[in-house]
Amino acid sequence: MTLELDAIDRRILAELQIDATLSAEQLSQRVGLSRNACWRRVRMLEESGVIAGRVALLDPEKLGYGLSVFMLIRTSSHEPHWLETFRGAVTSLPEITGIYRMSGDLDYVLRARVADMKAYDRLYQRLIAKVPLSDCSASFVMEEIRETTALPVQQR
Amino acid sequence: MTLELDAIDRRILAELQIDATLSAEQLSQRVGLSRNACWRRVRMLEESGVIAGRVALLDPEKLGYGLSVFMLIRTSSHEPHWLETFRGAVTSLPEITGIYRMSGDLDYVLRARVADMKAYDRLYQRLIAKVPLSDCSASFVMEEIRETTALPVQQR
DNA sequence: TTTGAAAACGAACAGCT
DNA sequence: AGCTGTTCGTTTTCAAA
Repeated sequence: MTLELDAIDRRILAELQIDATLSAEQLSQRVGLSRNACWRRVRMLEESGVIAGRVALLDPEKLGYGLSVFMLIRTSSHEPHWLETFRGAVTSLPEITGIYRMSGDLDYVLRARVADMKAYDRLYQRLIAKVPLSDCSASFVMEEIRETTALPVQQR
Repeated sequence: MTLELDAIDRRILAELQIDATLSAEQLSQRVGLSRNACWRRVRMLEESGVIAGRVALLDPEKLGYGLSVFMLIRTSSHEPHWLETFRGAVTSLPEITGIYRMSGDLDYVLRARVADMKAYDRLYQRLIAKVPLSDCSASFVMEEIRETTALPVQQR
């Protein structure tokens, strides 16, 4: 299942990753194609699943989620029961926007968004009430230098 | 500048965070409002910047970015020159989709997307060629249990 | 001032050349 | 692939509450 995407497809993807509201007309001008040809390519990219969806991105500051946290978790217990409980606990908390099972000596990485330190502490308390964590270290994001959903589709 | 968003605004945001292609008609049915009233709210949310934009999300697997990596960086040198070089280096690499300056003993966290281990190594080599890293540990994502751009706007 | 209906406009989609 | 027509969504206007 190797997809063959040419330079124009990649150009289209690059544009839509930045602004998905572009009309077929606008898009066609940017990539140098007729409106219809362009529209058909977009449709193909959607149907093949390369474009997984279109979402609205919200401003975290304006909604009271100005503090971003990474939680690095090491677990002593690797029994199935603990794992299940852990999964149930983390997935039940919507402030946790990223949940990753890792290789190496780290077991899980969590990414959470909260209002402030106090809100973080509440989240942490709710989490450890649901599942015991033997080793969890939190790091707070001081500055988001980059945060993008865009993949490098146009790579030179 | 405190924004007052009522339950319907939040319902709208919740829907658009999942699917930004919903028409005003569809949206209005889901949130229980007339088409126009709904449309006016969306417009207000856009103008106030609560809705920061609409983007297409692509399938990383289908584009050859199946491996996700977190790089945890500690730096010995905190001189302005090193910092500047570091920023230039990381921001020049588009595979690095997240760049965060942290509090605590971690200095930076990077999130990158690559094809495989070999591609990771190439990225790493390119990075350290641009800026010396005294302490950088990489952790690879084995499983993305959750990865969402959606903020919990509807909280209970 | 806010809400709903409806007209006008523009974009999306399908069929045909 | 391009052209064209029909359908559908968006945006504006207007009238009523």
